[in-house]
Amino acid sequence: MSQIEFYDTRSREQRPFEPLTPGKVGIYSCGPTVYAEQHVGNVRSRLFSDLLKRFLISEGFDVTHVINITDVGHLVSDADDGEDKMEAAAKRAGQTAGEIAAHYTELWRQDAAAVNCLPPEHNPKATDHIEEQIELAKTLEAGGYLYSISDGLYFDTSRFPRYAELAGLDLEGQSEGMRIGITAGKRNPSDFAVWKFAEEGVQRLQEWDSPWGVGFPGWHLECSAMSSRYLGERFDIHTGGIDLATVHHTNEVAQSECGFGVHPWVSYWMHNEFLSMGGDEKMSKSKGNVKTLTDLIDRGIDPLAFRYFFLQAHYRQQQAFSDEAIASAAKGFKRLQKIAAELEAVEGDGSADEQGPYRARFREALADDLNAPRAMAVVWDVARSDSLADVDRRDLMRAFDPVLGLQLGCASTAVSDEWESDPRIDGLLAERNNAREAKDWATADRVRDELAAEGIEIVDSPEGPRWRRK
RNA sequence: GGCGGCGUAGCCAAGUGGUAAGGCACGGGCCUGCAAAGCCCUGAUCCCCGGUUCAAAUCCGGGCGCCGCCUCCA
Repeated sequence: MSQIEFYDTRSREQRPFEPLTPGKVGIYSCGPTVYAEQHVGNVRSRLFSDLLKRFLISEGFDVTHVINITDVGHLVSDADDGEDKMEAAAKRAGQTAGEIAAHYTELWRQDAAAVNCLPPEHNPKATDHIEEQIELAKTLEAGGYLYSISDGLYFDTSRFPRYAELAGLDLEGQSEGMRIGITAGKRNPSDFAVWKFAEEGVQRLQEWDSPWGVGFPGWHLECSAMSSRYLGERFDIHTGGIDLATVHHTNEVAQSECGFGVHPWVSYWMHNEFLSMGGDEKMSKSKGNVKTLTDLIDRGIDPLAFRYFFLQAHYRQQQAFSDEAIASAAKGFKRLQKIAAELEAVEGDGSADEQGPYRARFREALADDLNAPRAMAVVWDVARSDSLADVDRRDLMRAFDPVLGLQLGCASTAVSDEWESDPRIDGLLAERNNAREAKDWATADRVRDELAAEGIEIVDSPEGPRWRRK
């Protein structure tokens, strides 16, 4: 049995996975900033952390998964100088930041549920952990890592020698280049706000008292504070989108390692690559491109088909998203589901010897840095095998599904809901059938064409004709 | 300017030294009154050039193209 290996961004290599505590794994995943609806790219990140969790559970680990909800402090733009995303969204909608956060948090949870993600053990909100964040800032201040300028309390990144380590940054090269617009008073371009002061005379929707006056926490602080609260001052795996590595995660490391006095703070950094929209096809509603999971659902695509789509590519590879790609995934998923559902009807006991090689190949693919596409190839081998007994195929599908999360073999999602009935259409169908029996092909085909024009597909079968909407 | 990644059949994609997984589409076949649905079969020498090697999609060098990050971003 080969060992589990994961690619770690910090060490830039794939390494055997060894948890800090045998049998247990702590995972912290950077969650959504709840100021807007999440798009399919966000869903990919969510699916990635879920696949990781499901695989580790299948390996027998006791997994604690934490996903944070960012509901304050995430600025719109400009290093540490822009508007708070939550404040901006609230203003636009004429609601409180809390209402905005609650609304989009709920949508995010619905998306996750729709693609069958296991709920996290903890789902903390930044605004519920202001105390912990202030405590951490106090510790950092006592350690001499912070300095205060007009608009906030900043972390002096020159005090942390390993600052550039996680993302392999070349700080000098960066500052010589494109980087412009340094906040006045910052000692180093890479310094970041730990606590922001409320502007004089400006009433924010979200602000709190602190030893440094009224204000709000910097974006990065919440992840350091909340991860330690739920997973301890060191933990096993931290996940997020690849874009977060350079700034957000780099700053988290600085705060945590300096504040907690640990190294390495996180054993494995795992980052998922982006979904690409292909060439000049920017993702935007005005162009009619699909953008959110809801858009997909509105087009009649099963949200689980998006999960299937996700599983077709490796998480560290950019994946091209297009109408054609998601449509082909939906078709493949439907076929697979149908095969699995039919296998559920098989009775009897399988053979461990027969199943062994397939289970091993499946597991090894995932143990190799979560190579889902390779695992899916094994699934299809089983689905289309004519050398395996049906009982064994059934058992294998049942064994694979808890890791894949595709709800294979779940009849209700597969075929049982497929056929519809409606008095008018059923009547037309009967009319066509009568014409067929009379060999009046012209009439029969006319009825079929009429229904097709309504988007209705007739499927003839030994039990008689049935229909469904395309 | 710096950092990172990618370029494999029409599309989505595995594969990092021994001679190209899987899915979708197309085409062909079975079925059908004809179709549809379903089932079966079928396709690539891996962006270009040069090098290393008995052997390279896989290693090295040089190009070309594309993408991400460095400012919020999954």
